[in-house]
Amino acid sequence: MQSNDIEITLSDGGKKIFPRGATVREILAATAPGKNGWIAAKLDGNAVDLTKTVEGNASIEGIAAGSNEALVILRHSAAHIMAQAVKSIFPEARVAIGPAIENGFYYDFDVARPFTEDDLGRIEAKMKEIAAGKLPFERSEVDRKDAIRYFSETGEKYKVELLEEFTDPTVSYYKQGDFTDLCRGPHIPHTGYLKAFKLTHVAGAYWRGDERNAMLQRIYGTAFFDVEALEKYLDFLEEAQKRDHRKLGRELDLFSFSDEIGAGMVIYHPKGALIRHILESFEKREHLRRGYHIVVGPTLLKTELWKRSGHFDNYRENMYFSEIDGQSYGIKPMNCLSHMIIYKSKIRSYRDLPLRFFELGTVHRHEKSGVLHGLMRVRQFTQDDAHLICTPDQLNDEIKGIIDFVLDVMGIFGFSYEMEISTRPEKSIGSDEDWDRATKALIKALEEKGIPFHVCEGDGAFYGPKIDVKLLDALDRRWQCATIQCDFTMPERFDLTYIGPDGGRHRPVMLHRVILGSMERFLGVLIEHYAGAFPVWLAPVQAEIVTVTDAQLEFAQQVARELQERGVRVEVDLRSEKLGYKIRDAQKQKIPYMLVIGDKEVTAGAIAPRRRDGTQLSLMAPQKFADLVQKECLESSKGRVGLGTI
RNA sequence: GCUGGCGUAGCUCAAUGGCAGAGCAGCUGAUUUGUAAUCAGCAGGUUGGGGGUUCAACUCCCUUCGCCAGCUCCA
Repeated sequence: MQSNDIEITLSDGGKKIFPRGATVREILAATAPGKNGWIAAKLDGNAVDLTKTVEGNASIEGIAAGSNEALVILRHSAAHIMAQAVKSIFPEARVAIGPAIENGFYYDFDVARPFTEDDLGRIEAKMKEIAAGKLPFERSEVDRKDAIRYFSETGEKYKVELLEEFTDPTVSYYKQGDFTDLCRGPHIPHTGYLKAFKLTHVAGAYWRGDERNAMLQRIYGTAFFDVEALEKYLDFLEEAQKRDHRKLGRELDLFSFSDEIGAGMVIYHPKGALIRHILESFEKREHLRRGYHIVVGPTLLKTELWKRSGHFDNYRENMYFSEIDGQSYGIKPMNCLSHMIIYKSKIRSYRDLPLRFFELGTVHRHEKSGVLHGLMRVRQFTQDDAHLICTPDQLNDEIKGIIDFVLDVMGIFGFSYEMEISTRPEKSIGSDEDWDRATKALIKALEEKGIPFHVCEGDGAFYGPKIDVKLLDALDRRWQCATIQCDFTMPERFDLTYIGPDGGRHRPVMLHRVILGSMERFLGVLIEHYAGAFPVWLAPVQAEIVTVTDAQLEFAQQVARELQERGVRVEVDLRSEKLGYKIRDAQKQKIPYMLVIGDKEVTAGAIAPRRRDGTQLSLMAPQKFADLVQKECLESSKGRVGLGTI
């Protein structure tokens, strides 16, 4: 029986009858009068164009301009419009793919000459022209074979390559003006919806992300529904640039790099080294109070050992080797080997387990030159690394214990984070059963903790699956810091055993984990997170003493000595500059407190503290100020670090 | 590693084949100042390194080191 009516379920749950073949636009218009802001809709959950005709009973939910889903569609359409502009200016350009991404969109092109900044301006101008033309996005469905023929004739070899891998008999085109693209859609109704956009930069990108393939030219851009949102985003980018840890690292004199020393090697200046020292001693205490043992292993280990662990076969290209007395040695890229050798240094009982070996281990990895990035990607870095060796029964509790540790520490720094599970990669060692057990153990722990996560297939370490914790930095970039890796294979390879209650030898399980990750990367993330204004417990200089005139310098130095005695990290500005000048300087250095001393203070034997946010505290004795700093250190470090405990 | 861009004083940047410069920072002097820049003077360079073209190179070419954006890869 074929009725001419269809029943549409609306987003509010109500049902309404429409003639068969009604368009989504008609349905939405009839149900939500006055709302012209629809740009697409979800038909039974799938995003479709407003021009889609509905042929049967269905549920429909409009996608309104301004929603996140609409933004993705707008940006995807912007990519098409950009491709149209590029094709009109550079007819010989071949188009590859052009999706919406997190903060915008891109499109990849195969062109003889790479795009320049000037080209971006021309393309942008052309896009504005196309937008002004309010060209409709027209969808049509074609036979896949016909599509292959069409794109072959037009020379679009990348589209042909994509089409040849598709299995659907039909595919869809989207056409606006004279530009036709292979696309699933949906799109904005017409190009006029593109009102606020900007092409941001151009860079090379491999076809299909594979470095063996041709290098294409990728143009990145972003788009919003209104100019205000675009400007807000551009301001955000500018603000984020001010927080760049490389810039702040230089301005605050924390660290530097030197071409004379080599790429990817950090030099810590006194203030940067002090922050790192504070972090490291904080970590040592946190580990000791959780039952970890601090251990120290060597930097060079015989290549023979790296062969046994599988690093030589699976990680060699990232390692440095050297020869000593005819013996080949490898510089450690990870700390696990010596920890296992320590485990094996004597017979272990089940009563000894779990054993938790912690090391601030400095490792070297030969990262490709192009990936180096400030403190975030370096070639020598120090991990807050630990290896937990336990019985299979203890595994779940140990993983949960590590997760608690991670959450505790992230809470102190105030980071938000995301968790991921990474599974077996192609290049890996161990049996499928062990991988399965290990992966399940990690998932179970996260589930029991009620922590959401998503799975990254094939992203695990070569010896085991892992939970990765990604911190979000000022640019909304995700940085992998903490990681927890479950490993059944290394204990096997190194024949780690313990004596069970039955008197027999048993195989323990090993967990590799870091909390901050690398001290280098974590410091970089911290700098951007705090925009260089470290909380008092981390600030390398907690207070700068500034005098009104040189006449108070003697008293200033006396105060400095007294505060130093009490563990306050204090400096005196000895320059005979005006007070405002010295305040400005301390402010730019983001020092938490400026202690102003004039004749009034000398007479009172006191100081006038001013916070870096500009608030003025009342006159107080140096001792009282030390108490205040102590209190603030403890508060901001959740009771872990006070004065004098570094 | 790949594609593109870049490398000038401690920092930020000028100088398009013809005398290497400015501001800030530094130093010296004057000033002795009350909450984000006092004034003056001085000094600061093998223009990342090496090679080449040229009468002449910061400038053009080659090479190497390093940096930046992205791709690929990772803490």
